[in-house]
Amino acid sequence: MQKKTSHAAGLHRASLKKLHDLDAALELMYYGWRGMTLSADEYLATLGLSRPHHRILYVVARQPDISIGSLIEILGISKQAVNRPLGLLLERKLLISKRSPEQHRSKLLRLTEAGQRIEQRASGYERKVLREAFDRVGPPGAAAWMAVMGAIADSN
Amino acid sequence: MQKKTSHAAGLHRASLKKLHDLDAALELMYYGWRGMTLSADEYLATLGLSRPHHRILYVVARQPDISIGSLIEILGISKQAVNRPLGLLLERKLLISKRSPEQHRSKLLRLTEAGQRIEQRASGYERKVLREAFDRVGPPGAAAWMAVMGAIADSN
DNA sequence: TTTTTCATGTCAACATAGTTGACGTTAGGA
DNA sequence: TCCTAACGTCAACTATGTTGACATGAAAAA
Repeated sequence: MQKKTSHAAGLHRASLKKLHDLDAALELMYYGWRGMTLSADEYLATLGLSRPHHRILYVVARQPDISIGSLIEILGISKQAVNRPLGLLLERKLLISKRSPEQHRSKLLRLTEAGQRIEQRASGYERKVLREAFDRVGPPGAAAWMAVMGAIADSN
Repeated sequence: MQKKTSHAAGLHRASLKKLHDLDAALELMYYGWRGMTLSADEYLATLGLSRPHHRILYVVARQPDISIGSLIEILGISKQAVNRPLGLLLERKLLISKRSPEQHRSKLLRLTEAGQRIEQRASGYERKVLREAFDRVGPPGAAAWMAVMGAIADSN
């Protein structure tokens, strides 16, 4: 049996020599992303679900009766990549797809109550992390964070 | 041929109904991460490399003569997962491993000049995105961003 | 009306990044 | 010396994504 290096050893944030003044910020982005998603991912894993499933649930929760095509556009992955996680969610009845009789061309997705519960809880873990961090710096800090992230997000 | 939905359709940030006040922040984290890594990933792809290769190069650049074991601990993935990308980097001579004659138990990793160039450039794309965002909000905003990200990163 | 076009969704094959398990080798402590 | 544990490698598997091929239904053009 392997003892110490077998499992994902805990993040180990810090301790790297900084070659540039922005290295610290760069690493913060990495560990921040991990920090936000960690507890949600652990919860999802207990249900046999993971990040892609959550992303689908998140979007459908906020846009009921969305078509698969629009879902794909928002997620930014190929329709084939959506297919398997989507299939699992349908099979587990966390969401349902109906075709409206007259718009037979696309399927409309909607969360079931079970799906809503899971989405709520998983996203709740992520929001909790954000809320605590925001509380620690106060509203001006939170606003600054949003401004920086907006600038980064729009940089492409 | 597929027309519109075949490739990763561009992010589409926004436009989702917000169910909670922190939903916007949550989405910003997602798109921020994408925004920061996008151009670096595109550059790496032209070389047949990707994110895991870059992470290895990044760490080794900042800790020359690191052992594989320590590398694993910092990256937070299993040693087996490191094995393949590491092998490619060695094969391409972007880094070299030497065993010191007396410490025969572990290999020491170090970047070659070619490896340094690629690491510089890839990380440079990421820093550029951060720098531009920081410039837009000024030093206090940047400091606030760092504070929030630090709190998030340490939340586990 | 018939034909063509195209968005839509599904299936199959493949690539990549991660996991666990098994194992050989080396170093160091009892 | 011998036993244990760290180190690293190889093989097999899972999951998330990719492209390609294709069936189907709606709508537009002929």
